[in-house]
Amino acid sequence: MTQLTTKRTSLGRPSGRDSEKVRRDLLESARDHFLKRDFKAVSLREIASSAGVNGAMVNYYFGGKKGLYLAMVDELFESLDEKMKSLNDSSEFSIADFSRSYCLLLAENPWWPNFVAREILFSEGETKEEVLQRFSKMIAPKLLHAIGQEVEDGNYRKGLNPELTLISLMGMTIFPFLAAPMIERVFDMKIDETMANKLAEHNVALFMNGVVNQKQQVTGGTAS
Amino acid sequence: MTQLTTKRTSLGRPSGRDSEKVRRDLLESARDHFLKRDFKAVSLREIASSAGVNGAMVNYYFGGKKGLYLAMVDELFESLDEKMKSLNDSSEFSIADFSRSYCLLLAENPWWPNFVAREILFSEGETKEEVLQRFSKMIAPKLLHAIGQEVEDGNYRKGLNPELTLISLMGMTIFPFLAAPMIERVFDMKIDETMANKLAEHNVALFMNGVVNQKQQVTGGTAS
DNA sequence: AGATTTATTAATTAATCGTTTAATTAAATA
DNA sequence: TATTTAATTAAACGATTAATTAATAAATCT
Repeated sequence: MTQLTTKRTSLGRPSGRDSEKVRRDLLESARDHFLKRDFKAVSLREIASSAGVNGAMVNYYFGGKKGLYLAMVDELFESLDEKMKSLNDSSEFSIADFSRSYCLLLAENPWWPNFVAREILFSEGETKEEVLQRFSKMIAPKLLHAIGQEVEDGNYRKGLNPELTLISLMGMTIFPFLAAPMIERVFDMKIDETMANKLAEHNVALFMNGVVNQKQQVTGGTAS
Repeated sequence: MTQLTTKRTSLGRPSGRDSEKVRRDLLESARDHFLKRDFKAVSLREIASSAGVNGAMVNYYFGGKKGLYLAMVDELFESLDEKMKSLNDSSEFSIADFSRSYCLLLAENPWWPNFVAREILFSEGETKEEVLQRFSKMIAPKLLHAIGQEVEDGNYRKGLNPELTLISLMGMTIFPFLAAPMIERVFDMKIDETMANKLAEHNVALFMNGVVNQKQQVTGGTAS
């Protein structure tokens, strides 16, 4: 018989197997596991088993668990970089535009904030450093520059600190996705694409004009 | 002479030791470790060693690692419950007031959002459910009611959804503390109590009036 | 005083982890 | 065809983990 399906427990080099595919399978399996659980919590054998190969292959292809992990992170950030780039290509962009687009990007990739949060907040050692660097260099400078520009142009109210404003905007944008499990429970809603659209518009409106009903000119109760 | 023992590894029950103190020491050590690192990442021996006792004591007092962990969680939430209660006791409160107080509460307990996030994002099984429930029931309803009231009173602009507004406010408030490691790096600032004060005022101002420079905006007490 | 209970540690156990090695076989090369 | 190289697995290794056990001694009780 020829090899119809991959023969299970055969020792030695299998016949007609694409080694590049094994590589990709391992990466994919690693992503599936690492996006859901911690580095420590995922075992090498688990990943390899999901990819249908022996655990030793991780060492063979990636030099170890950490190597596989970093390769996966690289791949992740590349794909994100592309998406971010296409997002920024609209040459004239306002903060509001960005917030809107970013919100949709998050809706498409709900794993992102979770992963980054996990990496930055709880991971130890080099992985944390690397992820932190790549993440911060990807978004913050552009946003900071953009917001600085708008302040310079006099579009923004006096008394607002550009940096703090940016942090608040990030919080408004990212938090709903980060805390999705809680929010979906507490408010009985699903953070899907439709909701992301709603959120984006709502955030922009809130960010621009605040909550106070201008006609009333009420700022009462909050003066300190 | 027989009394003088250079024997440091004293087996058996030590003399004049308060067992309740050992319990508390273990809990404290567990908190110190678990708030910084993952459940899996922290070893039993590590905790016990920090508390100055043998690892077996964890089993003796708490039935195991998980038992100690859950006991610690319980303790944490009790202390939080108290703090939240005292915070809510100010009978007439506006959203802005709450945001401000909450911000300071976070500054005093920077471990809180991290811990909750970790629990919600990565914990598996029962702990996640419990933490989620306790957390969500602790804050959200009151805030939601308060914000609904203000909308009803016509203080807030039309077109703003109370729930989404609340989510945004939570994001603005919590995110800076949650993402402190990243923010401190990217913006070269320290999220301490001073910064928390600044943040609180800034958030309130932004939340109330937004960023747009309106011609004749009479802002409240946050003008600097 | 003697027996029992309580508190503690060292030593052991069983599991699991990432990694390494050796065996094995297909594919490539000479 | 004969030899080497590449790819794969099973098995073993060493480290580390939580948990258990046995030894031990202070405290407490009778």
